Amino acid sequence: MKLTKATNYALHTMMFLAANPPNAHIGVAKLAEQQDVSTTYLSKILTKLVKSGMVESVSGANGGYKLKAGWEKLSILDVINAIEGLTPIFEYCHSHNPDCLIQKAIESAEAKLLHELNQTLIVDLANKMKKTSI
Amino acid sequence: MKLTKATNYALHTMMFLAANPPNAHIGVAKLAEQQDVSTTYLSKILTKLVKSGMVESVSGANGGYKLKAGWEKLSILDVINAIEGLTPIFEYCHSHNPDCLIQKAIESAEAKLLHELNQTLIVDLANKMKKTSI
DNA sequence: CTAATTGTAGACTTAATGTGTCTATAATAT
DNA sequence: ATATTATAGACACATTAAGTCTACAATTAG
Repeated sequence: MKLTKATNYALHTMMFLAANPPNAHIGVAKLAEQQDVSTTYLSKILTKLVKSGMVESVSGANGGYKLKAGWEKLSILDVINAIEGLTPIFEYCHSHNPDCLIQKAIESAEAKLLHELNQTLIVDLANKMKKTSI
Repeated sequence: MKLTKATNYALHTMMFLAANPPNAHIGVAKLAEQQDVSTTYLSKILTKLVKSGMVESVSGANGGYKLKAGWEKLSILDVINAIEGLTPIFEYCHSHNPDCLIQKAIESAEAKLLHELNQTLIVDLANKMKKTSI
């Protein structure tokens, strides 16, 4: 697990899409403006979300992005993995000694982290946000 | 929390020192050889361990490093923090919105990770390793 | 059909940082 | 004194995140 600014943009983008009326498309220009990031950079991130099957895109006038059916099951971890890929936080022992106890201890702790992030659903956060702000 | 190769070297160094007879000093040359890393680079890491109060150093012939009294209470997290400092894995919202729910969810998950790493003591791993290898 | 709108793709640049080297200096034992 | 060992800091290299730019494909409006 790894976290970069790109994932931050991705997570907030998912929130904005979840807050939008379903079946309404929203363009990258608006999404970028809300997050104070360039449209070109956010485009690359959105394309990853599309390719991972979480978001749908439509070209042309009045096109844009919307969440794909079934998105209510998506967790924070799903979004992170879509952007960053599956990268362990600690991977320096594998070549030297695959049974390294340090490695195992850290992997076990990381598993707890992943479990937590996988239980936090986008839809739950989005619902909470409706009562406050993003 | 962040993890780099430097922390990997630090953790393994702590293990080697723990495996050594107490009150015996071991030089950076030997520690570096065991981990296949340069002495100069490992020196910098050892200096951080000394400054954080986990390790003692003695200059001169037959000098070297040994664990400082009380080391049995040290956890994996203590070593990580000594090398990396206290760095949250996610810190992109603070300026924009300190109440960001995404931020809070990730911080909460990270807390679980830190708790686990703080409960894993160096001495426990070292004892286990005596029965296997490092 | 044409033109405007919107997403996709990829090369490229820049900035930050982890990793490591090199040299000089300080401290200690023989 | 001299050899040994740790400390300090400047320096260089490699990787990668972050962001820009340009060209192209897809779709809608008129």
